[in-house]
Amino acid sequence: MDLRLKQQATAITELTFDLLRCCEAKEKLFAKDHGLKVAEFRCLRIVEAGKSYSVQELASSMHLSPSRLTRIIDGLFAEKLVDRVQSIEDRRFAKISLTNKGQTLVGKLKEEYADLHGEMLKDISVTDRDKIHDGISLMQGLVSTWLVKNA
Amino acid sequence: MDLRLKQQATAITELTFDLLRCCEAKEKLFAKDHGLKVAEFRCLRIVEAGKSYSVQELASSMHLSPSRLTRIIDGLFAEKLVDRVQSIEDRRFAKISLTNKGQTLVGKLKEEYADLHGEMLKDISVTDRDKIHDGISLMQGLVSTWLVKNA
DNA sequence: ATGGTATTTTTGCCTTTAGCAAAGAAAAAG
DNA sequence: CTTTTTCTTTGCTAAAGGCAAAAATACCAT
Repeated sequence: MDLRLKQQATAITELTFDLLRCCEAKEKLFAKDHGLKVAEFRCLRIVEAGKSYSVQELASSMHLSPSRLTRIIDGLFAEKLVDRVQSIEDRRFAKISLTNKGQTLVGKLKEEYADLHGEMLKDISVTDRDKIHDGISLMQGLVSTWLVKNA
Repeated sequence: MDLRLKQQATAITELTFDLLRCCEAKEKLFAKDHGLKVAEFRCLRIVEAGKSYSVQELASSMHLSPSRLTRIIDGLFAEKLVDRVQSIEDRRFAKISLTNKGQTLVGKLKEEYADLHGEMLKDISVTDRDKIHDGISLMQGLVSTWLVKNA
């Protein structure tokens, strides 16, 4: 095995690990500040206004089990942030979508979460921001592909 | 607020979010394959052979509470992967260090976890690997700094 | 010395996160 | 019209994690 690859892999392993810990802490703080459980925030973050989703769709895009999603949706439903209706075409499917209240909240959430990142990024150069974007984008693609093959 | 910054922040927010989900799934798989709980793997991953750590040190570098660390260490201790002795200079402190068995395991763990990343990285160019390295390194620094100020 | 305060870790208790396996409900296949 | 498959939910359990109080020790005053 290529020595250079090994060195790079080791360094990236370490960095990714540290980044992960920090980002989890960041998410936890943000969710708490907005009165949400982390799982709820993560779920709301991926649903777009106007669209509707099956439990499965949400589960797989969050890398969680369907049963876990049922509970998360229970919570959001109880807070009237999402609607849950049976699909008419195939009544096995649930159609999960944002309520008006949910849409308002999600809009605010996305806005403020992006602002939080804007705050972190504001003192570095546009070039460095692009480096972050490109690096993370590449890595995300790799891990995502790896997961599909190995999970 | 700068429009360019806002766009970049939004994109990076999204990418980081996705990367986080994927990396968590990756860690979970890896830990499971090695018969470890995720928390145990995460803890072992940061202790170096020969060094000793207080509960606090481990807690803060893992962004967890000391009480949580006590439990994680309980588990590792039960499996004879770490030693836990009272510090002689200040007997309030615990000194956590790897046993021989622990050192062997951690060595293997680090090696294999780096190999896993090597596997992901092997088909892209050296330049792209450097981009990943630099991007994640920058981001890690930013989030880390942000956390210190805001937590 | 000794009583009070601060620090470090542990313990008890609770919440949150998560999955598995079985049950329910509906569609599709035979 | 039964059997099989698919999607979601429910019951149960485990893992992850924090808070507050307790326990043990160190550090200070006086």
